[in-house]
Amino acid sequence: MPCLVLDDLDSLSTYDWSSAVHKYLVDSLNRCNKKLLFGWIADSLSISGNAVVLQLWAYERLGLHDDCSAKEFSRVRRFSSLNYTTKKIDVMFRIAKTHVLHDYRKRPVIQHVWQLLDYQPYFRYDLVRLQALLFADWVFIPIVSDGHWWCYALKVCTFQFYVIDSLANGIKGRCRIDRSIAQNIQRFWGLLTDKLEESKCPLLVQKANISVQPNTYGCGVIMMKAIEIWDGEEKYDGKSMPDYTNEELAVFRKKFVCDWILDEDNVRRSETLQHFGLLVVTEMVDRAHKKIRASSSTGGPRNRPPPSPPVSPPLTSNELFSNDEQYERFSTHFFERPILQGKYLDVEFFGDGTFEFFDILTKAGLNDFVACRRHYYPELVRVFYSNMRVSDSGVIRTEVKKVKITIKPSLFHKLTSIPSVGAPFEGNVVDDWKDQYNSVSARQLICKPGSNIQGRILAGTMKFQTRILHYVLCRILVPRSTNVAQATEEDIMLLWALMNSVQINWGHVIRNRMKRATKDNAQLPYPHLITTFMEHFGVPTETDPFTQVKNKQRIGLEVLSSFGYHKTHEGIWVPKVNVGNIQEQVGIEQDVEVGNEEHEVGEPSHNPQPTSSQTLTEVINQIQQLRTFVEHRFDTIENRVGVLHEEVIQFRNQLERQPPA
DNA sequence: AGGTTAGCGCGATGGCGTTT
DNA sequence: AAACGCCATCGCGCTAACCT
Repeated sequence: MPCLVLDDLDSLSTYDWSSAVHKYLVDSLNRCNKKLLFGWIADSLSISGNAVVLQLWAYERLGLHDDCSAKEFSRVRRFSSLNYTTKKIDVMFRIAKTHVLHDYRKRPVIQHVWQLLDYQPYFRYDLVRLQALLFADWVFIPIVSDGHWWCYALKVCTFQFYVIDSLANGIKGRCRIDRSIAQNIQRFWGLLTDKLEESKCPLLVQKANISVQPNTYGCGVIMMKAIEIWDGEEKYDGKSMPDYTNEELAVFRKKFVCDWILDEDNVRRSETLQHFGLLVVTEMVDRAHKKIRASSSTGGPRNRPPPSPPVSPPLTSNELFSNDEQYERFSTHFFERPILQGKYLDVEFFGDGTFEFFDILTKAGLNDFVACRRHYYPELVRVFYSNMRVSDSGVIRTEVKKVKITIKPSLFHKLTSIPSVGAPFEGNVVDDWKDQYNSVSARQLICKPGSNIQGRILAGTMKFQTRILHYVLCRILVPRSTNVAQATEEDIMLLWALMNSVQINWGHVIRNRMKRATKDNAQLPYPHLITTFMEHFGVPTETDPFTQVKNKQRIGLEVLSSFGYHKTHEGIWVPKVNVGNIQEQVGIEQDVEVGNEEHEVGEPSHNPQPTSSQTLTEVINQIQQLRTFVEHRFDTIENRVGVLHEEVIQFRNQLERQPPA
């Protein structure tokens, strides 16, 4: 696969994959054919490309079956999730007239064009703001390549661009890097000043007039020193930097290391000082230290030069909070508080009408909420919760960046589309349900027949559809960070209510969950909802770091697969048959019940380990026995599937013969 | 009763050596 | 150089024992 295709990830879905797969496979077959014709093949040959497509094509086009409805070719059955028909494959092969892999070097390069927002994550909002760059005298850009450090300097007022390299011409190919950096800086500045069109003329890279480093390893220190003192003026014997000796550079190096260790933002400062016996830790020191950290950032490497003179006062306390009390509460209780990243339901996958649980969610009016996928602003989520109060009547009051936020239940409903009528459930049986609800019948409703419903209900004992519903419940609707594979009493009640169409005030449930999260050390749920709220109230977020929605947040096929289920080619979800168990069942005639949901996967198998006394012959004999056995079992399974299939067809025919009631 | 944690299994991923 | 296969590693989910 030519990598250029991957340059534009957003457009991957529009790429002509069918042609690509087809072309690749045909090329591979042609290569093999050539080898066969010329007699280059000694004993075996291998093809590359999509073997499944080849098999499907061969199966259908080479007449390996007699009739379209009886697709029982054993290998094809293994790929039961594929939806295939003769017609589709024909079309796929016919429309692939042109291919796109022919000469990818001739295709135009599609690259993501960076916008101002894309640069945002590289600037720590509490250290430097994008707009602040415009008012700087100099902007320094350090760079390392092939183990060599140098930097670039931009004089903001005159827009002059310099390269400061202690190795005269630098590493091999530096000119190319110079051009590339200049081009990028020019575009970035164009975006920053909103004059992208005017920034088209190339930015000239001037070489700073500095001496060559006196050794082979001083580049980093000289670069750091340049960032500290360099201003372009050639005031040191006609050069813009002094000539440093090895001894001077060694002193600088020590000074830098000391500054970094002693920096107030160094999270390991106390640890390091203690290690060298230089610190007596007191609670006050710790606390003062924590507060300073709180005002600054949430970890990660710092990308500014070491401070000397002393650091400027922290910025965030003034911007995020309107008074000391808010700041105090935040720094004591919410600083670095973990955020509970929710999941979202893949509606395309589940919304095909074959999932009962999805219909239940739809009926409850929750499918918009469970499908919601949004970014969030970690620091602002913490501030939101830090200042949040929820009144008895369900009004959320908080303040972020001095913007007051009041969310009444009606507005909550309007912004989130979460149903807000029904019982105000808070973890206990609601009075209205008392006559209908009892724990035993609710547990029976949730669990597979015959399973133990006493005590804890584990995920594995739940019915398939209920289990997905529970997964959605404790990861999206009422998310928690641990124990997600066990149903609590609260879960059982909510599942019961959902499955019996009992109306629940989900707005109330979610507000209650948010309220509970304000207690110490609890993870903060629903971060994406906070984004919606802040948007509505116009909280400025342009300069705040935010998260991207990740693939692993999606609830889709992988989740069902992790449950140990797979889809038959009839479209039914069944537990996977555990091949590892077969070994344990030697000598026991036990039927494999494919398609029976109540069939439980057995205990993990214990593979027989050959002892040192066993001879090689014994081991080989055992392997042969095992092979014969596995082959036999596979045959049995194939036969049984065949019989079952016959029965299903007979049953279907019978049903069709009977007139509808 | 419910939260926490260790251990296990499974599947995805990527590195690396071999083959073509 | 591309393709392939093996294998170590990692993350996630499930279970059961332990803890509060």
